[in-house]
Amino acid sequence: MGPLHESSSNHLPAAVKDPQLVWRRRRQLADAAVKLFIRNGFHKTTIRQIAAASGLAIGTIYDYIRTKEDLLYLVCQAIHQEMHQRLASRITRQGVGAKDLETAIKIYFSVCDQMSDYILLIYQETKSLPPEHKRLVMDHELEITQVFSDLLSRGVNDYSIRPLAPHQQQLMAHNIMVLGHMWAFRRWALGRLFSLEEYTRLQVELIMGQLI
Amino acid sequence: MGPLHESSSNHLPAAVKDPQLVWRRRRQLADAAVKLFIRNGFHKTTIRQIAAASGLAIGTIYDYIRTKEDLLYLVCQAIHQEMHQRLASRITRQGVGAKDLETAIKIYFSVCDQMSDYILLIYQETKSLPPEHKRLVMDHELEITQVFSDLLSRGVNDYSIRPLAPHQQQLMAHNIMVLGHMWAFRRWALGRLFSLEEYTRLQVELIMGQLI
DNA sequence: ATTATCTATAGATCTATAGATAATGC
DNA sequence: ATTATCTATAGATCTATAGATAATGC
Repeated sequence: MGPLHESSSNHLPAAVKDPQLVWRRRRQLADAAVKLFIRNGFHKTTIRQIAAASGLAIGTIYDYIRTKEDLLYLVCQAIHQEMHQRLASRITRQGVGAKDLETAIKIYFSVCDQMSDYILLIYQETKSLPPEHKRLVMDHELEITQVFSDLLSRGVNDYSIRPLAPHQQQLMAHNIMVLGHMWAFRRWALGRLFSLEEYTRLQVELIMGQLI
Repeated sequence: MGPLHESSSNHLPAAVKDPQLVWRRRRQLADAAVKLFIRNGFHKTTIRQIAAASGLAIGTIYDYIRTKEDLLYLVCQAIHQEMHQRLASRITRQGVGAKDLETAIKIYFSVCDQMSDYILLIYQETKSLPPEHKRLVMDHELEITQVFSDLLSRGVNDYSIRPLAPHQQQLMAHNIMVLGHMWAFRRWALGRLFSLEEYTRLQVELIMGQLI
């Protein structure tokens, strides 16, 4: 087909015109690719395998992406989006700040548990993205971190959380993020010591202890 | 040359007999490989590049390893060894438990700072090791974690740290490990907020607050 | 005519090995 | 004779593209 045009979504050019079709095919590709990337890693996964798993021909794939790295970016994007959505859709912002934060952490840890393979993939393969796309993935990571930062603000404002300097607040938000990821990337050790419930209870206890 | 014999060190067979030579050449290979792996990633680094950087011919390399993955294992081993040694050689076990732990954490964070490229490499490429070697890398990770677990024990025994259930103690040790790594793998965000010194001060404050 | 899809393959690698060569010690 | 090292390459891939084919709408 013709050259790729800087038209459409996902920060990626496509040769196909119909935006809805682009969207559908890219989801189809990402769904097939993510499974293969998780099982075999990005570099050991071939375009042929992705073609077979997605049901699209090799040539067709290259009407929707320019390079294999573009496909990795689609996958990272989909993971962060799913992660963000599962978190945002389940947290509450009604009650006492400290309590809402505690609930949010519990929900977040359970999402990390369910999505641990995906989290691992992000940790392992983000480095293979071209710089601009790596940057966009980091931006999305910060957006999720901001969810916790906002909850901390609310708690400080309604006095259910002790006063925090802006730096302290940001650090706490990052710590919460990483303690969730930790359950994913250190499961080989933590899984022998704790169930998800025990892990969550202990970590929430430690975190809330720092905030009250 | 002939086949490889299950003789020597590093859990890896070599075709060369002289154990001292094996040791020297493998160090030479690991030193060359680690730089390339950090810069270009494991999969994008070729044996040819490692040959050029190490000064050994391609054929010679294969008298010291069986596969490229063996080389990755040598690199991971060297990193953990360096890490463990830098930590163990600088911590003290003389004074009050809580104070020794605090000092150890500060030393550990500074080692994480100096070795962040190496820590990142372990996070990103351990997955490419064959299962037995992956297991050995995890074992070494646990050995370092044990350093903190031991320091916690000492502090609990001399009453400078509050009583901790065994599970709590192990979790704290893992948390300390991960908060150090976090400075490496989240530097892109944390480095904009904190210097290493500020980061260390705030995290030590939070951790010690949980222990007293 | 235009859009989307497919088949076939060019062109570029890359790992690991075979077998020759050089160096060392009996 | 044995040990260590080197050169040259077999054999196996893999990504991305060129150009043909099928489907859709004027």
